[in-house]
Amino acid sequence: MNVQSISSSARWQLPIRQLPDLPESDVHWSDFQEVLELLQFDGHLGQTHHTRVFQRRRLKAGQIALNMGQPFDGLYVVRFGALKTSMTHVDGAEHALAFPMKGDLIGFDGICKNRYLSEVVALTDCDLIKIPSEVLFSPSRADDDVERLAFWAISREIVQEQTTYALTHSAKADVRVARFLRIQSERFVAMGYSPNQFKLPMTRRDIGNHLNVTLETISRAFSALDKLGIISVERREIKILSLDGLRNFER
Amino acid sequence: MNVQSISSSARWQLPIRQLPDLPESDVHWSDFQEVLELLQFDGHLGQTHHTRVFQRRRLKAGQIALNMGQPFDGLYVVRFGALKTSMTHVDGAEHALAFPMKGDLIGFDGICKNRYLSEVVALTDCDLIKIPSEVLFSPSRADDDVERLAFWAISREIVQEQTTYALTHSAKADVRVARFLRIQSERFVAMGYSPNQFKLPMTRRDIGNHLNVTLETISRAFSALDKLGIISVERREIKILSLDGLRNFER
DNA sequence: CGCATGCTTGACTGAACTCAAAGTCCGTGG
DNA sequence: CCACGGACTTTGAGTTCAGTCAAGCATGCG
Repeated sequence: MNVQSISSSARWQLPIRQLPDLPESDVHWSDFQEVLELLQFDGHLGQTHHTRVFQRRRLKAGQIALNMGQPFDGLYVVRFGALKTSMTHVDGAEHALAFPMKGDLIGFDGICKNRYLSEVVALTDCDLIKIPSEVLFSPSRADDDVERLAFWAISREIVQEQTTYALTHSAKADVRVARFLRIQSERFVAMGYSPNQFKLPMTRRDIGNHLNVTLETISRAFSALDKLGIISVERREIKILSLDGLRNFER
Repeated sequence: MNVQSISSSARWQLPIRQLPDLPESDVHWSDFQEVLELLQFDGHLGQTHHTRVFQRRRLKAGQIALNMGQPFDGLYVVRFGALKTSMTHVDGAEHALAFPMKGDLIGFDGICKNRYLSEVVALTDCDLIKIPSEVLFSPSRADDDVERLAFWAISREIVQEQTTYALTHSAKADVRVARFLRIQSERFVAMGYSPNQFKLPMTRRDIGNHLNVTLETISRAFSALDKLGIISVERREIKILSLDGLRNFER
């Protein structure tokens, strides 16, 4: 097996898992409208007025948002921060499925079997909005729009998943890295940030586990793209000097 | 780029695409109960009596079920036969996402953007059951159960997708092939067939595009597993001689 | 200040890709 | 019905790319 793919943060996350919940006074709420905006929903809904509010959940960097196998209790929308969803194999090898950020949906793999099938860990401090399963599967007509929204969001996540799935296919390692950076850039744009400069929230090892290459290969690919003048790398701080160069490199 | 990954059947599929629909007399229907059984739905639904029926669609081997980019018009459940869903990149490289068979759902990547994002082609003669988008998004309360069922089935497909996604990660080529065969075996069991003997509906190239290795590597891995006495390969006819041996080989 | 984690780079090795050739199966048309 | 051709498969030989092992530096936290 691949020793390197063992979760880099497994050791120091353990004590943090037992962190107590925040005190009552720190509980905040988000309304339906904010969820719509976060998800950038562009479809059509039945009702015009929504009174439903959703509880938020704040996480510190390194904290586990959802454990693998834990009973399904709802979907979460990222309000801010970055996370990592991953599956750990029996042999300890980790597979990083995605890196959810603002506006992304979390927990949708838990609906089918009524337990979450992947682990979700906060890479930075995070704020999540919880859409509880009671609301999701409510018999009340008032919650139909919530269900429909979730339906739409899940389909969107599937597409996202397929895109990143394709990312790791049929290409040399440095091409995968170039694609990864391009997609990261596009995601930052979608969140309203700069496409040309951003800070990666994940380690080289995480990226490697995501693209199915080793962390050394990621590092070398970054250095190579830097030498070509396409990007500038300073630890996790990435500047894209030529987006066209990056795109050309992808084939 | 990888010339080998160009769809092997691209040439002779073209004329078949224009096949006319079957005559009216050949149109058949399936009721809600049959769909439930095919999907092996084990959740809870509100209503007890369903009158909704769904039109079937028959395909010949090689025919395209759904084109990439085509407007979304519904979900499909496989009644019998085997298909391949794939995405073709700009450079002509094909990525085989999945091989849907009896009881699997097709077309769920089309909901988000209202057009299908992958191509689906029949590998054998097929029979599909169509759940039209009108029913899926019907404002009628009578169709709530259809929507709920689709919701559940999509979540199941996500899990399936993540499983096969993990399949291609962090393992040597022959281990991937062993995993692939084990999963195929399990799927045949779920469909009520033998776990130890089955005929693969797809080519070596298709498997390669799915596992992200070349067709030669697939062929060599099959030969290696055959030599080890774990399986017996005769073209597409697979006999699993030792399921334990196959499992042990996976690590 | 010290240590753990993360990152970079180099040298070597091995697994998978590429190219090539030959055999097998199957559908089609004569 | 049989012959042909194309697609599919197998196997071999050489090459390349990424993994492995190792060493050293940077960073940030306690």
